[in-house]
Amino acid sequence: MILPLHLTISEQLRDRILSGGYRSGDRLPSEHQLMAEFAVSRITARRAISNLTQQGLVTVKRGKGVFVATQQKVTYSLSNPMVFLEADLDRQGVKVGIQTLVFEAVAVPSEVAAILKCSIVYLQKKILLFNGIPGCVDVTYILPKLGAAYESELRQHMTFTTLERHGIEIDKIDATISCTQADYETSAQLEVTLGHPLIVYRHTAYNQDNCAIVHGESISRGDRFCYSAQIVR
Amino acid sequence: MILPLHLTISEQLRDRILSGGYRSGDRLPSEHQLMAEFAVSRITARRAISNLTQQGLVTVKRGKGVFVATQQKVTYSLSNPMVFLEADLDRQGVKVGIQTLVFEAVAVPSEVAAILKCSIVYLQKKILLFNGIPGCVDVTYILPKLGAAYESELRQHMTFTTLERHGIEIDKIDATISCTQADYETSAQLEVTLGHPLIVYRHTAYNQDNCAIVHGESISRGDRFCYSAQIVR
DNA sequence: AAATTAAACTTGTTATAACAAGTTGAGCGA
DNA sequence: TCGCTCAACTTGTTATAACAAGTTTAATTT
Repeated sequence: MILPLHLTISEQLRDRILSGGYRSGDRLPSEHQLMAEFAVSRITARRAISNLTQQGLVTVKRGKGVFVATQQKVTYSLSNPMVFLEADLDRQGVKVGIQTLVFEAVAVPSEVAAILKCSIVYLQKKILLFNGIPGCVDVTYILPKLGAAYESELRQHMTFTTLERHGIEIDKIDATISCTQADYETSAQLEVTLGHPLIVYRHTAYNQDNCAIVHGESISRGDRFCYSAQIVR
Repeated sequence: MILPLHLTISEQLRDRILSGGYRSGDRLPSEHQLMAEFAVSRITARRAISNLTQQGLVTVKRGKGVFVATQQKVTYSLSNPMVFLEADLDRQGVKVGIQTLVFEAVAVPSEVAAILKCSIVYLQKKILLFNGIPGCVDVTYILPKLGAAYESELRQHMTFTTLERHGIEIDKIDATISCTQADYETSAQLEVTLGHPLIVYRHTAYNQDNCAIVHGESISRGDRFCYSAQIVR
């Protein structure tokens, strides 16, 4: 089985990373050094680096070099109050900041109409900062009564933290978790490369009357976050 | 804000795809046609295509062309019997096939030792085929007593289907869901490109005595599968 | 000594070129 | 008609080349 040059090189570099030859945060050889070491053209050396980037093993910084990526994920726990809270992340040593991009009443989009039985809803788009670094883009639709009542608080805190604080109890959440790849807009917001893996948490929250009150989608950096759940019979 | 050529081209093609100009399964212009249409070199045209590939919008087939990817994901439901079963997928029109690569007793690996209180465990590696197409790589560690007793059945059916059929009830599952990118080996097994997004379901199952009996990791194609759960207070 | 400048790095973009290899269909021959 | 071959497509790999644009360091100037 013969492999293309770029793959044999990237596999070799991969071995060095996984075996500990290059450690987390270390700089890899520069393109020129790789060209010399493996006697290949720059295009091939760059392709090898690109292969590693795509596997999430390294990150590239223009003008500086190629560095071994550090893994270690922050966990969103779904079981606690059914959604993650600031306090939950604080325990993992993470301070959450919220940067609200949009908060406005809008006509309910067609995808959401079947879920939230309303013609007008509040739409909030926000970026979550974790220790100051953007890690999640969140789009939430919320019933107009709630959105209007708690706007100032919703702008600065997590949706469910705010609702719980005002005695609005969530009884059930329908959730799906999937993954996707960053498009240009999202890649700019999360400061990642195009195609960066993202983990998507799409949820609908219901109150005690089984009435949907919140529907949203949280898109987080896949290299930094994961979801945990405890499922009991 | 000026963008590199390859990005302006890929964004333009992206618009055509999302707006329905090119529909699911359609062939995009060939590299030569893109070179002519946008008056760029082949390397730039290829980079534009690569941008779309990384966003999961198109798939490339050598010798044939570039085609708009079809989305539509199969859902693993976590709430039913806490793990997905063949019957569950059958309802979605998917026939599951199992191709066992490894089934053997091994010394318990260090990562698993803290979970399964055993020195020897059965290790099963399998590829799950969905309507004949590989979609998931699964690595499962199972208590030796269970592995030995049900080997022939475990080789051909889902782990939990087999256990349930023999009256072994799962009381609790600790699960985490994360995403990652295909390395070379996985990309070959799942027939995807290097770096393809993957969704990882890592779980530990406990019986009525709160004793861990199964620990495993399912790595599925992120473009084809998602997980759903219903979380109730 | 401090500030500025320039040189020497780094990665990013883009062009031209050639050959390899998978796919398809037209045309030829049996 | 059937089957084969070959030409004309397609994408994949690799080299050479040039310039752009961040980053760092050393030299120069103030």
